[in-house]
Amino acid sequence: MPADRRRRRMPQQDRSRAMVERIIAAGHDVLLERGYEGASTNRIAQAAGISPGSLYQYFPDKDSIVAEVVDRWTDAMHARISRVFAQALEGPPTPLSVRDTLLELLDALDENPRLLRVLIEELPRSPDSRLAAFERRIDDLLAMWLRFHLRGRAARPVEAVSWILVRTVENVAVSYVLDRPVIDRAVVVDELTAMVTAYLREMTAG
Amino acid sequence: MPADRRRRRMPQQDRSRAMVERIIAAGHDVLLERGYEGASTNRIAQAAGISPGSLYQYFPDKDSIVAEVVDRWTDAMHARISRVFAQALEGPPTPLSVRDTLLELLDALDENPRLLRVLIEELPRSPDSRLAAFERRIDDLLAMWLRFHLRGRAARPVEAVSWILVRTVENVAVSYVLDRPVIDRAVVVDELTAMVTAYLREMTAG
Amino acid sequence: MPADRRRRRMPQQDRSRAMVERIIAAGHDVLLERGYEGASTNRIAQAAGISPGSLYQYFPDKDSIVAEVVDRWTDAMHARISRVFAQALEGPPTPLSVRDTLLELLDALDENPRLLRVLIEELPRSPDSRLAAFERRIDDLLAMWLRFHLRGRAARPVEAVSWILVRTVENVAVSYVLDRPVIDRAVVVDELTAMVTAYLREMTAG
Amino acid sequence: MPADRRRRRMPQQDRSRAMVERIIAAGHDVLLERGYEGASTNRIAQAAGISPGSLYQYFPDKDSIVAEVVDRWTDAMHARISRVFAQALEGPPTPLSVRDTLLELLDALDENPRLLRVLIEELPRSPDSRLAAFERRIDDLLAMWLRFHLRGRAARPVEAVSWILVRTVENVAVSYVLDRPVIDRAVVVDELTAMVTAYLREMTAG
DNA sequence: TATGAATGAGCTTTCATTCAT
DNA sequence: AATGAATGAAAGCTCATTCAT
Repeated sequence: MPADRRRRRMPQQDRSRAMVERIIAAGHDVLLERGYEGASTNRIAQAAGISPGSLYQYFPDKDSIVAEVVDRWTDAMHARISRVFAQALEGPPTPLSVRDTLLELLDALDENPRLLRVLIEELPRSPDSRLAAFERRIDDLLAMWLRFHLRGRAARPVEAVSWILVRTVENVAVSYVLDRPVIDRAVVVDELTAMVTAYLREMTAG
Repeated sequence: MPADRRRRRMPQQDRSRAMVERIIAAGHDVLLERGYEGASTNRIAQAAGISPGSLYQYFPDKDSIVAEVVDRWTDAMHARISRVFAQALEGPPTPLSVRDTLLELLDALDENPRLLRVLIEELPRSPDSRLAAFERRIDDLLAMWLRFHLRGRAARPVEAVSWILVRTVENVAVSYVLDRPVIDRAVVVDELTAMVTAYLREMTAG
Repeated sequence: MPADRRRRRMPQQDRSRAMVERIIAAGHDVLLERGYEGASTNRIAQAAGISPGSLYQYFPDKDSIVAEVVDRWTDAMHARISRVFAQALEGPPTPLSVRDTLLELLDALDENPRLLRVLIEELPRSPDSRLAAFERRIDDLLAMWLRFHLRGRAARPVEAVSWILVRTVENVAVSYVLDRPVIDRAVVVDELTAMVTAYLREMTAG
Repeated sequence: MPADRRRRRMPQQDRSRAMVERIIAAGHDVLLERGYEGASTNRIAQAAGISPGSLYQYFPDKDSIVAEVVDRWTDAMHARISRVFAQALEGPPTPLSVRDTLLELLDALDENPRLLRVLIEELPRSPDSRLAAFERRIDDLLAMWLRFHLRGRAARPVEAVSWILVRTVENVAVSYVLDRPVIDRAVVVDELTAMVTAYLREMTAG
């Protein structure tokens, strides 16, 4: 009877939630170990310790699992990035604060390059993908930051500026992690900082 | 006799060449219509009006066909871009010339957005892919341009600057074409121009 | 409830076992009717009344099915042969007991000449094939028999003798069944008996 | 014109003959290097330096090429074996002459074990195959030998005896070359000699 | 709810053979 | 006689998804 109670302890929703998490974790692992091509539903189910049929109780199809894995990653990334933005919000935008932000981003991306590679190189993207949604969230974050610091003095459309800056920094950082060019990490950060700073200066000056 | 000559005109290499072209064209079409996932060798063969077996007389495997389609696209892109660079080489780097270059790039990418989407979003990339090779070709082009214009005055590592600028502009332009943000095209070009110009100015000043 | 129990009786292992048997039987049939070349996995699946995909749930590849068919045959053969050896062990080796053994072997091989033909003529053999393993099992059987009857008096290496005798008798018997020479069956048995007997006599005498 | 004459020197039949030989040689090489599975007509044509289409001018299908390769091998084997028989015909059948014959056979088979393996293990045999025809030729040879030496005294059916002896010795010798058992070569020859000799003695005595 | 056996269309690739030139 | 491009059926095998239990 205590066994029964314990089993019933976790209500339906929680059980379901836990199951979803387990599947996502399994998807993450399989994606990491075998890439997108090798990530078959059967393999994910096996990694999750459930039957392939059960998978479809929680996810409508394979891609929705992958999407959820991407979401977890973007959530973690967003948390890190917004923390940096929060810090940056405290002082004025200086080359140093820009540099810190970039460094943090690079560190974040470099934490799991293998997953990053799968996410960026192997996953079929699409405008309504989770990755695109993530970019938009960062757009908002940066727009907020810009509005906060350039309040009134912004001679330029903040949305467009954010949009451009996000895609700029994102691709430079991702490419650096994945393509490993023969350029020193510090140099990349320096140059990117220089470019962004020059642009921001121009914005307030203009 | 002229008929004979004309018929014999395409004896071997030309016939073979024509076949290769037909297959690439078919690959291009199928890629466009059914995406990478749907681009099966049988489908490409059918689109080319040949048998699946014939395909393998001209290409060793499926990916080599796709790679060739990509190569065609990158070659065309490279031709356009290098033409702009050649023009830009004639005068000093001004906001106007930067702007023209960006405009041309955007136009080039915008010419076949559906193919661009397949190439960027669906194709499995990798550091040794044709797309990556293309980026490196543009790196070289830009590095040359920078060396030409900043000769002596460059306070910064030209290779790193090229690498960053290429990835910056590429992603901004591609994202603009594929994600169609609610930002005016002119604004994107303006801002990108501003950023790049500010950075270049900084380079010579620093 | 008995119905339920009966239905549940074959829960997993038994169902699986039955499926394996069905596939092996289908493999056997297809092998018989279409030969090794015509025994495609799709054909075997169809003969088993299942889908090609199901086949691979029970067998890793085509050859493993064929191997299993061979194993069934060799197991049956081994059972018959070892039964004869057991009988022969009871008395001393006489021309009559040798003759009985040979007759039994010939009968066994002659039971399914079509399958024998496929196994011997069409299957790609190799030193590590099931057929080779079977021969080695008979080697052991005969060596045991020889050691039992010639204990002490064997002037010859028992292993080598077994090895030679097995290959001798095997090929003569198989060739007789498959090539159907215009020689009377009794004559073949007589001569083979004579040869083996003479050799055995020589052994103890030598 | 001398050129013309030279070209015409080799009449049609000879040219054709030479072509056939070239194809057979190519078939032999490909069989050796890639096995029966890998011996595609295209590969044989390429090895012969001709087009696949030309192959079919000289051979009706793939198997006829293979059959011809087998024939060449059996012809060479037959030549060697009949030479030994001719020598043996000079004196009476002694253990020594039997032994010599067996040794020669083993040597002959051991000369090209890789080809032997392909011929024996990979080729689909059949009662009307060239290998079977070869065996019959050896049957005749041995029958002749037996008739010569046992003339009058043969208490046994010579055809049956030949048939059995040929299949016995063939399989023992082939198995020894291909399976490489851990038995000394001399021991195998000794035992086989003993068996055959005992049998032959029995024949004349009986 | 969970299972996992079953599905079957579809994949890439090969190859004996043909036939227009 | 010779070519070699072209064929197209067929192979072994995978995998997202379903469904009877």
